[in-house]
Amino acid sequence: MELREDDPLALERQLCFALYAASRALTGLYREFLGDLGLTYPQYLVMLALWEHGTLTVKGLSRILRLDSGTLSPLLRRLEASGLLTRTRSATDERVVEIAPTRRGADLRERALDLPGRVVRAAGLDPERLADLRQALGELTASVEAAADRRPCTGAHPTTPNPQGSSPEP
Amino acid sequence: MELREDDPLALERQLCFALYAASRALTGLYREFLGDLGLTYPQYLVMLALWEHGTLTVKGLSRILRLDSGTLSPLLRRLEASGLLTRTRSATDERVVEIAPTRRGADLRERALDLPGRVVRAAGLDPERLADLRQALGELTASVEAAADRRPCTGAHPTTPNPQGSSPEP
DNA sequence: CACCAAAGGATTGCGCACAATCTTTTTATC
DNA sequence: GATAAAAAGATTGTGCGCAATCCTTTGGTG
Repeated sequence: MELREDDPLALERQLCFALYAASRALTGLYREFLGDLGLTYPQYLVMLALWEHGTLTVKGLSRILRLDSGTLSPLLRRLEASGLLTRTRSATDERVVEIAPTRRGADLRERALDLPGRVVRAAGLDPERLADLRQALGELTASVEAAADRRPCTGAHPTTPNPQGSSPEP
Repeated sequence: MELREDDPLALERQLCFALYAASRALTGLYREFLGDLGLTYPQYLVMLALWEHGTLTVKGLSRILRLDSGTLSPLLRRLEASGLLTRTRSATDERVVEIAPTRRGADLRERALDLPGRVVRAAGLDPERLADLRQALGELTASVEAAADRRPCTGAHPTTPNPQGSSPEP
C-alpha cells in the first residue's frame, strides 16, 4: 500500500490531467452554445482565425491553430460544404490552398460575438483570474512546444533511407 | 476593419483556445514518453486510476476520468487485449463490470514512476508554478462542470417525456 | 407476480487529432 | 534543362470523445 501523499502518480497531482479535464469541460460548455451556430468547437476555432485574419492558407491555419493537414483537410471540407468558406488553389503557387470566409461565414461572426461572454457568465468565472490563467497557459504551451521541438525522437529524419525509385520490392 | 485590441473574438484572448492548445501540447510531450510503455495518453490515465484505487468498476472510472462508456468500453477492451487489465462481470450485480489490473499492468507502474518528472524536466517547468496552475485549473473545472450541470439543455430530463413503449411516431 | 422505471455497459455514428504515406508543385543544384 | 530535395495538401488508418440508442439487470410499486 502506497502513501497517498507521496505518490507521484496520483491522478489529482497530474497537471496533464488537470489540463485535459479543464479543456474538455470548457469545450463541452462551448458545445452547448455552438450548437445554435451549427459549429463544432474546432470549426469555431477555424472561423475565429478567419474572422481575425481574413483569407488564410491551410499552412497559415495550421500554424495558428497547431493542427496538421490531416485534421484540417476534412474539417475545412465540411466547413466548405456548410457554405461558410471557400477553398481555392492559389494562382501564383499551385501547391497552396487559400481559405476565405464566404458572406455567410463572415456574417456568422455577429452571432458569435457574445459567445465568450455568455460562457464566462454561465460558469460564473472571474475575468481577471481568467486573464492570469490564460497568460500562464500561454507560457506553459510555449515551454512545452519548445521542448517538443528540441527532441526530434519520433520526428522524421531529414534523409529518408528509402528513395522509392531505387529498388522497390518486385 | 476591427480594432484588434477590442475584438472579443481574438484567438489569443480566448481562454478556451489557451486550454485546448496547452492540453494538446502537453499530451503530445507525454506521448513521446508513453510510446515506450505501449500506452496512449487516455490509456495512461486509466492505468493511473487503477494504480491508485486498485479494482474499479466502469462507472467508477467514468466518474474519476469524466469519460462515458462510449469512450471507455473500447479503450478498456484494448487494454484488456494488451494484457494490462481484466474485465469481469460482478457476481453480486450482473450489470457491473469490474476492471482490475493484471500482474503485468501493476508491474508497469514502476516504469511510469519517473514519467511526470521527466516531462516536467524536459519542458523546463517550475514545479511551484505548476502546482498553482493545477490548483487554478481544478477550480475552473469545478465551476464549468457545475454550470454544465445547471443547464440540462441537451441533458437528459429527469422525467423523460417519451416512455418508448407508449406512442411512438408511426 | 406483473410491470415499469432506473442503472450499468455496450454499440453505433460522427468528428476530431495525429502518425504515416502519397501526390503535386516548386525550388535548388548540378 | 535534368534531377533531386523540399514544400503544401490530401489521404489512410487508428484511437479517442461524445451523443444517441440499445440491451440486460436491478429495484421498486401496484
